[in-house]
Amino acid sequence: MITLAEENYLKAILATSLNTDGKVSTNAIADEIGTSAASVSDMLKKLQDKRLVKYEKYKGVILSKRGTKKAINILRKHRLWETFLVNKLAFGWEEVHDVAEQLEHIKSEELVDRLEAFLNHPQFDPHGEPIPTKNGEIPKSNTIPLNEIKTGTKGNVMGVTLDEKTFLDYLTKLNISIGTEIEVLETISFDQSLSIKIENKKQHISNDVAKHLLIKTK
Amino acid sequence: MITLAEENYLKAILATSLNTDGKVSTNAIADEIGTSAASVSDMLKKLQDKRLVKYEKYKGVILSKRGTKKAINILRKHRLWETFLVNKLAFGWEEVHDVAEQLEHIKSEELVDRLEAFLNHPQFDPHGEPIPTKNGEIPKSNTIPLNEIKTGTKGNVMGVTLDEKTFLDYLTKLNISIGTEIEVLETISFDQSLSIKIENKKQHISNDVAKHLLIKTK
DNA sequence: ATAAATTTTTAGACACGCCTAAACTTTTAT
DNA sequence: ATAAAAGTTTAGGCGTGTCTAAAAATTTAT
Repeated sequence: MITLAEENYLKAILATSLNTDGKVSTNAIADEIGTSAASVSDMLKKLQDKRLVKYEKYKGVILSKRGTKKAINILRKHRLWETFLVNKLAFGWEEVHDVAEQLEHIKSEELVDRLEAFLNHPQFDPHGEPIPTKNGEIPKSNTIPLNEIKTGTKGNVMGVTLDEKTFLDYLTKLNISIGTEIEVLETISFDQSLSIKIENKKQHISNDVAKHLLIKTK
Repeated sequence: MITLAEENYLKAILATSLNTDGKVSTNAIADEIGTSAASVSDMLKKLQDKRLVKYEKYKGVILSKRGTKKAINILRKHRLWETFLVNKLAFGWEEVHDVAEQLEHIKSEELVDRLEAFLNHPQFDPHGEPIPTKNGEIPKSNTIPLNEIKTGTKGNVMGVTLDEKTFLDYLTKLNISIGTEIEVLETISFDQSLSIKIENKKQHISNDVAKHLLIKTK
């Protein structure tokens, strides 16, 4: 049996490895989870014993095949629940993260299957992030981060890659949501910040914001 | 903060006290939860410290006002989730208990409120049991257990008071579900078992089964 | 190449929730 | 009324997951 804490570690390792690619460091996991490096070390040994990760002391960790499968399944549940909360219970996209974080640990394959059907097999969650399928495939979406598109081009926001209330609240303030059309007017070479146009209004955002916005150009 | 184990104890104390009325014994709780009497003793001390129960060594325990409120709220969540699972996800009434037992511990008042609205403020769950309101009132239903109605009278099953798969499966086999009309033909004084008629078919059930069937007579 | 800084692991401790075995209360029976 | 039975609590221990402080390994800088 896999415990709640273990599930959270697997999820954190997956999330971190998606950002960095390759082996994940103890500190990176500690940051992601909000715990001490010592606790992470302890847990990595346990996950190793259960063959959920491949771990070498001082060398970092990666998910095993089994671990990846488990982690992706948790992600799948998280995103299905977020979709339920927004589409069926009318929560705002900035409100659902914490509750989904609890719901993702409910154990019942039947439940997840039925929930998915009830939601009409969505491919993307309310933040535009792909919902892994039952067999662990992650839908691709042909999008690129806003900070990587050419100056002068237009595109639509298809998703965000950060699920944090402060970030999503800021987007709302900027009038950005899924579907919003954005044109990149200028990139400031000093700090890579961007001048953009939304509904004929010029605005200015940092590179840090831009890199979490997924754009589909026309 | 109240832990998951504590919530389960409160629920168990409430359930036990509804059956027996008055103080609840350590063993009764141990049976309900499926743990040892020693563990119950430990936990009762902790619940006492948190003012969730009134407990005297060797004398039994009752829920405090705060404890009652918490326990009823868990029951409310359990029954709302069961309603969701049956009405929205098309689970059978005998399949939902275990999953609801997990879902009842999700912490979010907002979620419960919205779920209730989404389900159209149901008063009874799929087993006919009353769903406590937000302020802790438990709807009454004007029903009596089948083993207490007079021989020769007819009535309809409005609910069951036992949420166990084996019991519910047996009812299905007997062709009993919510709404079913039952006539009591005879009560055997030896063992209090009952001859009943359902859809013109004579059947025989034990008193133990009859007492868990809530009937509304015409 | 070696010292300093950073990262990671180990050691020891603690709260939680559970267990068994033994001791203690209360209830029941003679 | 007292002994036996039943019920309950205490004592001591265990696994999980966390922490801080100290030790060890690795990386970075001079």
